[in-house]
Amino acid sequence: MERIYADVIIDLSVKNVDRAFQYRIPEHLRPSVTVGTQVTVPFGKGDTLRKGTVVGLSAIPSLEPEKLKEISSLLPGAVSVDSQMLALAWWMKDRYGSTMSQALKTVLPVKTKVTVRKERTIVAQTDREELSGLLAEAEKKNHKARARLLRALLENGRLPYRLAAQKLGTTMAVLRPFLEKHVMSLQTEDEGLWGRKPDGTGETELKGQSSQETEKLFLTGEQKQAVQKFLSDYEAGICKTYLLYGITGSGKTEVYMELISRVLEDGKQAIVLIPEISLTFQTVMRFYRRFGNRVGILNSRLSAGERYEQSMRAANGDISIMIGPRSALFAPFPNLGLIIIDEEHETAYQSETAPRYDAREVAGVRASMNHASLVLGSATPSVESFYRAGKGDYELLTLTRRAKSGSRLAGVHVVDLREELAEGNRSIFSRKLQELLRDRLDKKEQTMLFMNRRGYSSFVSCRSCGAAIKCPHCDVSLTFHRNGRLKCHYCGFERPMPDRCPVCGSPFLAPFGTGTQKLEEITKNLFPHARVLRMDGDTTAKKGAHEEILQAFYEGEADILIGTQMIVKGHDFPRVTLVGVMAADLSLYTPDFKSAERTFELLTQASGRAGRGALSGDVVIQTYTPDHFAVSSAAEQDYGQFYRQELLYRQIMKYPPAVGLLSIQLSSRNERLLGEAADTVLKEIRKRFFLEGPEVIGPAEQAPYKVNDIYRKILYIKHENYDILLQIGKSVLESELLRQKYRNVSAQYDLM
DNA sequence: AGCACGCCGACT
DNA sequence: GTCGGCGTGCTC
Repeated sequence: MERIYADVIIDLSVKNVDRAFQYRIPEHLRPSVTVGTQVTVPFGKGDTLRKGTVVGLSAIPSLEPEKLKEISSLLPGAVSVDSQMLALAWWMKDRYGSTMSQALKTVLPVKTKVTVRKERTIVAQTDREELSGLLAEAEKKNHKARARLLRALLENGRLPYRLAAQKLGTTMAVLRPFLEKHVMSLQTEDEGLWGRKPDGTGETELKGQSSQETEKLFLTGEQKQAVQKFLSDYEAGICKTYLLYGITGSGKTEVYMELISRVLEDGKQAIVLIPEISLTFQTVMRFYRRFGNRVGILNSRLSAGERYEQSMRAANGDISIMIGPRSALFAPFPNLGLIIIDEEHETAYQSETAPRYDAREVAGVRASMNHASLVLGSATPSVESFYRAGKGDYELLTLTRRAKSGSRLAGVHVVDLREELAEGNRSIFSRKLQELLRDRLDKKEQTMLFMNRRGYSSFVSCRSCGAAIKCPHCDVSLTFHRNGRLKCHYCGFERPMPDRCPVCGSPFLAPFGTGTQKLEEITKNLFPHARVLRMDGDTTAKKGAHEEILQAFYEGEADILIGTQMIVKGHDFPRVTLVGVMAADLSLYTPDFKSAERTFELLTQASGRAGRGALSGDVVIQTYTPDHFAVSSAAEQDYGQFYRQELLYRQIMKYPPAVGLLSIQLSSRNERLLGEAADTVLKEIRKRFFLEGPEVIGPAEQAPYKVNDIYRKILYIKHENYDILLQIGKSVLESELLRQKYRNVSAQYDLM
């Protein structure tokens, strides 16, 4: 029997249409419609044409054939997802409680309207003098193509990509490796080898003297061992998950590349996930140097069209390695052999939008579907991953020594701020930090100061009644900024500083606490001759500002860089020899069970920033709780010690990974309805899952309770059995009450 | 998401 | 009497 009916998921993210609709396949489309095909179909009363995805084919109609409409066309330029990707989407829908349409959107390469491509332009990064120097050199060495390109650049300052190819009498395919080789002096504007404008830092990094030699040809003993372990499994046809635990500088990337090259030999492909913030030019360049144009890059700067193009290159075999953030996981490789997740502990691997998936988990599923291996790498593995390695779910590979001989770990100084105060120092700079900072200024070396908070002061409060000035839309205090305005860091609301307390009318309002802006001011006062740069969410709001600041700092245009999280992640500054963590405790007492883990990661990472180059470094950690194990084990750079204590804590407190934790978040504009719904959900769970005996906590107001005028409540459910928790989560989303009476209350769940 | 059907209030 | 408010229900 001919399968002339298709089950189609309509491209609408609404609960009520989150199911397949059956359509007849017109004769002329029958050869081309398969499972995974994207089509347009008439839908609803007005037969509006909508996009949809075919998720099944059958020979028999599910209802009277007259009622079935016909597929109207194939989506122009659409790709067919193979059935594995489709299965992955079903799995995601099920696991994360999203609609199928949402799941398909994350899995499918989205074809957007054909955008007019921006002209690719090669721009000379160096000045004319250097450029003519390079030209002379090229001519002397008789590098004809290079000389012509340089001459053209010298004439125009910039050169359209296509024109460059023309001038050189070559094609893009030929030009690409050329540019890679000489990219040290060239930059492409808007769109380059890796997408758009490369990261400023990376660019200069490549100008550095030693960049070419740092490429290691030989592996250290440890690296070899790790590779060997993988290979012996691989050759035996065993595919599993590996946790590559390697300290900073131990050369995880070399290991990744070895594994990739083995998989590539078999005609398979590899995906490398990197957190967006550390997706820098130099990382990408290392892969380019090793694998040439078999590498494809995805990043947030790519337009939808460019992203689509990258996906197509993966699908049709132009590339065999895809590097990118979370979303690169869905590169449509036909024969995937390996997935690597670098910095696996990063929270960036959790999606914030539905389906709120965890890339590590989805990677595991995709890998097993493809009989591929998965490698998770980190210097500070997440507690869950290390726990799994301990249980034997993952194979642990360890790198304990730095690959580059000569580079040393930084000296770590923990300063007890209580003692500082007791001894009369009321400054936010401890004496140790001041002393070392002065020393670095004298030596013309650089310093990074890390402050876990934006703004000038954290909030403004009334000295008479003590009330803090809050955001009218969110349940948080407004943050005082140097321009005299108050800003909400949740919704962006802004207002001028009021003259009087809105609660009691007192004119005595005072900023309280310290943020990055205030730190900048204090630093400038304390070290008037130092050149200070600041980088946080405020200074980098506009596009490209991020790179500019890092670039400026890299080039030595400042002595001190002040910033939030973003300065300690993924960037190497060889001339930074001092890192100051102003208040290590700020991340320690956030009310969630991962605060110690985050603090440890942050401190370890910050410590890793000092002394990356030839110079030795120091780290000063200022804290009110020097004895907290997250602080002390970070200071001692002892992951094992941290892990043991943290796991003990989680076991005692019954937190993941010791037990499963389900959180159900309910939100609504209507506070009363939200309260009722939350109580009802609680009762329902108690009743329906009485026998399983889950531990239910809440409902409680989520902090902050109100964001963008939407109130939020949360319930926590603990149980040893993961599947039961998943059942509970799903039963809540599917419950009649939430669909009917509480239809204005939305719900989502998260299972750890 | 859209669109229709439907049952109440103030208008050409 | 009718026009239109948006609550409710359905879409192969």
